[in-house]
Amino acid sequence: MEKSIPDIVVGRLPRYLRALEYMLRKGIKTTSSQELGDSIGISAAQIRKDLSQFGEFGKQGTGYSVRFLVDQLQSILHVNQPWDLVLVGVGDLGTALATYQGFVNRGFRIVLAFDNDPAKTGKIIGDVTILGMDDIEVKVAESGAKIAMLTVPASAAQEVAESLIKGGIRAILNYAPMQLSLPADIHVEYIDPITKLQHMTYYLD
Amino acid sequence: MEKSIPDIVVGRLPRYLRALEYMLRKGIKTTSSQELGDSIGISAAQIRKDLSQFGEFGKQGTGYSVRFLVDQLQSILHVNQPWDLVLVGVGDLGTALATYQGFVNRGFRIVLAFDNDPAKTGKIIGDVTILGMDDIEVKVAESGAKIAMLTVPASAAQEVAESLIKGGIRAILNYAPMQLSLPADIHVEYIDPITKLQHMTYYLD
DNA sequence: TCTTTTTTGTGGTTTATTTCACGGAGGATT
DNA sequence: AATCCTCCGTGAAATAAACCACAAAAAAGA
Repeated sequence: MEKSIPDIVVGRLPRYLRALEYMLRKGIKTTSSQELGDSIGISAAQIRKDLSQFGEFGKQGTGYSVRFLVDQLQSILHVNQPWDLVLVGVGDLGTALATYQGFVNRGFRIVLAFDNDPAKTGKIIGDVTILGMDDIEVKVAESGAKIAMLTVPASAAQEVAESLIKGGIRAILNYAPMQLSLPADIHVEYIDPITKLQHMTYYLD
Repeated sequence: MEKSIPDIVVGRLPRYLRALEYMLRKGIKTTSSQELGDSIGISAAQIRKDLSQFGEFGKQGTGYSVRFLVDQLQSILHVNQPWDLVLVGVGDLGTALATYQGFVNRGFRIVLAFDNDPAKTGKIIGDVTILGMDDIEVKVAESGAKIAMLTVPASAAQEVAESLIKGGIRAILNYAPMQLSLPADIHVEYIDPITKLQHMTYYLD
């Protein structure tokens, strides 16, 4: 029986990957846990311990091959394949996300966009046509997408999330400022700038 | 000597506050650690322990007065006063943030917006006129703002952040997909959807 | 009034996470 | 080829976080 990896460790891997991809673009061939740690503010021991959960990727005396470690982390995180995204809610924020090039550059492609405003349906945003919310479950199921981004008002988020799950969505990136109550096997991450700002104001006078 | 509160505890307070403000709008007068915890997926014991770091806010047998606890948490987080924000980078995302009503409703007001694109300067976005990046330090210092939101390309983020700090900014909400290297007394929070998506794809096939 | 129920705040315990520190492998230097 | 230096992987130790369980307070009910 393999031991499961702590979620907090998994959460650091994308940060390692981001820093390593930056090094790759810079042409840096090799790095050490010390150097990588310095660049992202994490201790070298922590990085070595985290990576050792998945295998032995480094070489004593030399460090890590940047390209090799990028490949390994992409594989571990399952981002060595493209992922389809569903976007629900095409307000200002949804529009910004739909046109953001950062997703497609990193292997995430929006394949469906929904909004319940009839004035918006039919319009094209980014690469997709905005659809109405009718039969959203069926449309999502047909697309085969497993990940959704939710940029609807808080009042609608729970209901929409439940529809998405019926359509086969298994992970939700929730921009609505509210906690979703969903089955344990659905993975939810939250992005709420107010929460982050309030965290910081604690430390300000 | 007073013991300092763990940052992880501080980070949960805005979540408690958000749930409690929701209860307040619903007209709920009283709640318990159990009920609050159920609504946001945190154990009752954890909530009681966290709150006890700051005082005794509840009553045995009854629970917590929602209004009182909201007031207390707002005071602890210093959000019982309005905060001025500086926005740097008025692309799609910056525009979405500038027009988002959620900030002002929660006591955060954008008072300055900057962009280095001459085509944008002079235009009005939300309640403010977009300024060029010249003399950004001076303009920020004159505004007195202590918090900035950074929605510039990753390649510009470090340099801009340093300018902001020279202008008196002490907390930065960074939307650029890169780690900032700044003095320890500057508080930085990160919002990067790619990182969150990659965290979730680990758990997907 | 007396008993039962609810629910807090907290000391103590358990579990999780981070850090330490060292053996040893590999490369560089002389 | 001998020595020095770097830096990984990891068991052990230290620290941090979460959870448990209970006395006591308050309200509700009998």
